[in-house]
Amino acid sequence: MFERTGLLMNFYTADKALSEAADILYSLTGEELSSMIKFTPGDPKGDVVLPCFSLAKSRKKSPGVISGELANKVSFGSDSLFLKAESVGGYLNFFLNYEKFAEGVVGDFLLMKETYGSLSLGAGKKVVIDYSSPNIAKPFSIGHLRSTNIGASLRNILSFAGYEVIGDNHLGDWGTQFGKLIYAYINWGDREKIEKDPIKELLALYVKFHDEAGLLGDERPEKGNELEESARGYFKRLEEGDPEITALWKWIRDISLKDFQRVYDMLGVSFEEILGESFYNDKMQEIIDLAESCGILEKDTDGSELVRLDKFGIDTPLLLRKKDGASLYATRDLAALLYRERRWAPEKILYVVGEEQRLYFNQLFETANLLGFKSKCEHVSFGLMTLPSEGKFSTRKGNVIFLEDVLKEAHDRVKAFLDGRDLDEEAKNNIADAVGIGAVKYNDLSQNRKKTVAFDWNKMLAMDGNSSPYLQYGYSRARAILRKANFDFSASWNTGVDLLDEERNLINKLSSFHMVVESASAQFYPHLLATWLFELTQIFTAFYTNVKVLASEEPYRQNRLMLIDFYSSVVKRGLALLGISVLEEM
RNA sequence: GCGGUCAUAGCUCAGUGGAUUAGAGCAACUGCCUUCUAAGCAGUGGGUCGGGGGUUCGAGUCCCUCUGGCCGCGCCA
Repeated sequence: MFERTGLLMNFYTADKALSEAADILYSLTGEELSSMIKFTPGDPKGDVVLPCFSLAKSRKKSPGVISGELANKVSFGSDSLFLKAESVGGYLNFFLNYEKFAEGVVGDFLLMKETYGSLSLGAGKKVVIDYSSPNIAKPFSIGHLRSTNIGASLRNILSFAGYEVIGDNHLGDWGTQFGKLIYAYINWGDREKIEKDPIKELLALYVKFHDEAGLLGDERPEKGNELEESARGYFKRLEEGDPEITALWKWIRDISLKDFQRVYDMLGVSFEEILGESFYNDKMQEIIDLAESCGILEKDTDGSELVRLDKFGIDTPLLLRKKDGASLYATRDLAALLYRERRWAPEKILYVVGEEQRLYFNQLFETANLLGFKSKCEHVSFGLMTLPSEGKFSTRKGNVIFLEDVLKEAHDRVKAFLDGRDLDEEAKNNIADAVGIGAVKYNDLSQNRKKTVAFDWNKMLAMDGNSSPYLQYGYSRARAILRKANFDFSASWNTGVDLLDEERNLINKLSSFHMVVESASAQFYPHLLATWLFELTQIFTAFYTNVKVLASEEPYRQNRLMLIDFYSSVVKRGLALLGISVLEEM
């Protein structure tokens, strides 16, 4: 399973004494054993444990008897990874032979260096990740942070796990919203003002439209609102290629895109492709035709066309064409799916989109099935970010927090923190960027994506405790030692040297890097990695505090420096997977 | 109304296929900078894991139910 890294796992499967005993007594293979065994660092009863409870049922013996029998049968030689095994109430506890273990884990790092922890899990498999996907002409708000962050991080993690990843920014640059905007621009717009501050002016127009149309209240007005009708009319004209409307659309798209790029640059987020919805305008008829030929397209009495999904337990049909013939979100998504299949034939397509669109994606995926698409699609959902006072953000109402403003605020707060430090301006700005933006990202990525998040300045910009600065600080401290020691990065590990608890803990944790990469990439949960990195750094910091490395004697000194190099390399890589950069000094 | 999702310490959250004594961070309190960066470390207090049933030798974790929050439910994306 872990081909090159994960030596620890290999040791488990390869440990002869244990697998022989398990084979003789219970016909268990090494692989089965290695999947049952668990790491319990810090537990005085053992370093590794094999719970025998699941065996109890199939083997019809009590867990205690099984662990006892195994403990009696197994005897470890001097070359084994384990020293001894003890049976405690259904658990078989193992004590590691740390000399061997450390040699193996560090040896693995020396072999792999900066690729330590990478997997070949996804070798030969392609994954398309659809993330960020902001709407053109609307501000890049704090609400887009989650999709952008989570998606970008999954792109890195999956790539590290061996997948070929295509990050695709599916820009919302098509649809009725443009009809609204064009209506607003024609009636109330001022080109010069827009060129000066595009996003804010366009937002003002967008809000004015909804205000004039009476759409700002919680109650939706009765159907057939005049303004909305004319907005749909403008979109229809856009879709039909009306040159005047198209020129207007293109202008709005270009100036917005430039604005977005600024934010992406600040975030350090990039994509393999930026194919907006408009890209699929000439590819939608094929979807309609396909749906028709599959016999699933139904014409409603008012002329709209839809797919019914009742038999899948979804009583809301999926609309593919409006009554005026214009396309919808779903039409374009299906066209995008077809395009992606043809171009990349991906194993999987991930849609990093808010939880509130669950129903929609269920509809979309069922329809895609009916149309015969092969890719496995998955909605990687996340909870909404809300405002503590007003609840949901609403672009229509104009109560948005610009992501750019949050990032600037983050920068400024760090800068203020650095006040009085003996650093030049450039150094301060570098630190403020890495730490400020890192804090914002980490705050988002360190919790389970499914939870809703209430926007909170202080929490988002936290600088201590479980936060990005804490991790970056750990890295900087580690690097400071290596610098002062003039550490030879090609040095080798001294075997036969006894280890302190602090060193063992660090080795324990570092040995499990690939495991967290695996679970984060399998479940699309960046927070597993974030949490692990925090725990790793806590362990490193304890080591840092208690063990004076520069002052220690050889051969301890060289081994300790090597562990520091190991730690800093892993934390640097781990943070990079979260899209967070490190600093040599802070 | 129907469907989805969440509920763990005062606050914000971890808790990976059930398994040895439920963990962090923040906040509060007590200590620690002449020794590799105090954005740090050590310690103290703080939890009937929303309520109630069930499955199991064993449930924060699985099932049912109730309560509460958030989200969604055809021409928006």
